[in-house]
Amino acid sequence: MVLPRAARTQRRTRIQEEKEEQILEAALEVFSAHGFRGSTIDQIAEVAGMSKPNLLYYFRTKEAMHRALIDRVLDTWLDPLREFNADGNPVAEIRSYIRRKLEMAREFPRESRLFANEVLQGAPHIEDELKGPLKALVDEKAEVIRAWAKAGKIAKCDPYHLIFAIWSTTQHYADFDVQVRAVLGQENAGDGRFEDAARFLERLFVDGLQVSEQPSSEHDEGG
Amino acid sequence: MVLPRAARTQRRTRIQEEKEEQILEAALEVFSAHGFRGSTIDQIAEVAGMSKPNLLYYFRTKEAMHRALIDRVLDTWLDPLREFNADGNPVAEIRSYIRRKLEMAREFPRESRLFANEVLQGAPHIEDELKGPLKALVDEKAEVIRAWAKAGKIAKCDPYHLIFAIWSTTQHYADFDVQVRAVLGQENAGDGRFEDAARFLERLFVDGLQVSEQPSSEHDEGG
DNA sequence: TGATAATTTGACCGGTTGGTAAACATTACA
DNA sequence: TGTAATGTTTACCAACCGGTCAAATTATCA
Repeated sequence: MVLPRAARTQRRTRIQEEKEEQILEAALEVFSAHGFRGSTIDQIAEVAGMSKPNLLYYFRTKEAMHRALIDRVLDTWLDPLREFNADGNPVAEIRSYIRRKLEMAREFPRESRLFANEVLQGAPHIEDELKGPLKALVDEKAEVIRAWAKAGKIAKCDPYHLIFAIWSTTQHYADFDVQVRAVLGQENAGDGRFEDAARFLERLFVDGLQVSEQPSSEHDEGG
Repeated sequence: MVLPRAARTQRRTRIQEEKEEQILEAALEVFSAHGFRGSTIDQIAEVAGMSKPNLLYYFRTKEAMHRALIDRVLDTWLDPLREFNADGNPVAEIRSYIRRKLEMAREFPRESRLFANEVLQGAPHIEDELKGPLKALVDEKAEVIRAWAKAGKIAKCDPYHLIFAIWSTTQHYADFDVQVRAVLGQENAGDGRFEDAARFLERLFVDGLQVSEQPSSEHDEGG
């Protein structure tokens, strides 16, 4: 008897785990490159090395595949922000957050593009995740940053927009990779641009956030 | 006799201009929301308020529509960078570049998303534009920034990554709008987030770029 | 006004897409 | 080893998609 995947509540077969793994890997490859609507089940099936009905045996619809992929990847994707430590040195924490985010952009560009595609097109499938777990985590970390600023450990700034700025600048190197390469003209080169970016961004954010020691900057704010 | 659009080399009818205008407006709406592959001619036709064959009378293929739209929008999109003035005050120029880019993100989010969708998916239709006019313009302005740094007018920094950082932080508010709204929890609010972003970004970039007057920052670079 | 060119539309076509049905093959396990 | 559950495939379908065609409608201008 054919027992479709949704009915399985007990432990999963070895084959199930392997195949679902294969499928999600292929789905990541395809969805991240073409977006949800631009991807076809056949493409994913080909990348996964199996037939289309076989895919649909494990995930009953295209949407189910996408949903499973999002759920699986979201946690990993938010890890760098979770590591943000309220008890650490503020500048060091921000610096290493930037470094981790940049590292993820280099090592997991597909994951970055998966979310970028989704959000860019109005987040039709992950609205709940954005308003729920994501917002909650950002709220928590924004409070940490605000406390640091209040204690005079870093310059006063809007913590949400600081997080947005770190997200956008780092993910840019994954999401807009072809543009970066086209402009830098180093399409065949290695990962040098990531090191340059790390140097630039760490300096940009840190110099921008450290409490200024020159008194002139105090009354300079209105400009 | 049916004279398809490509054969018209002479002046265009009033109707032609109006309809092509309508179509490109609708195409911008649809392409920016779903990407090229995710958009259908029928969708565009419906938004434009005309029948599908009528659209195809003015643009013979879906690709032709997309191409025309890109060509039309790219110039406008690069205007802020073109205004970047080598003879102006460096910090003021960067500051107003940020302001202009942020203004465009607010007023023309669809144009931003059109390019974002395209680049995100590997820029299959605008590769030439990236490597040609875009790279040329960025090279030119990067040279200006490099000269400013060399003359000691701003801090030394990689001009390309500076431009990337300004692009990414400002366009983030157009491309990732739903995420920004979800995190800020002000989905029904006005444009306040753009003003907050402007304040934050101007401060971030300017404080990060101004030549430091305190000698301590000189030997601090290795950290 | 009338003829000619420009514009618009409904019907249609071949290929693709998400998904199904059922036969067939393989695994797990008593 | 036998058999029931699990896994895989071939053939197929209805809806959709990009694009064509020919007929009908409207604008242009001598």
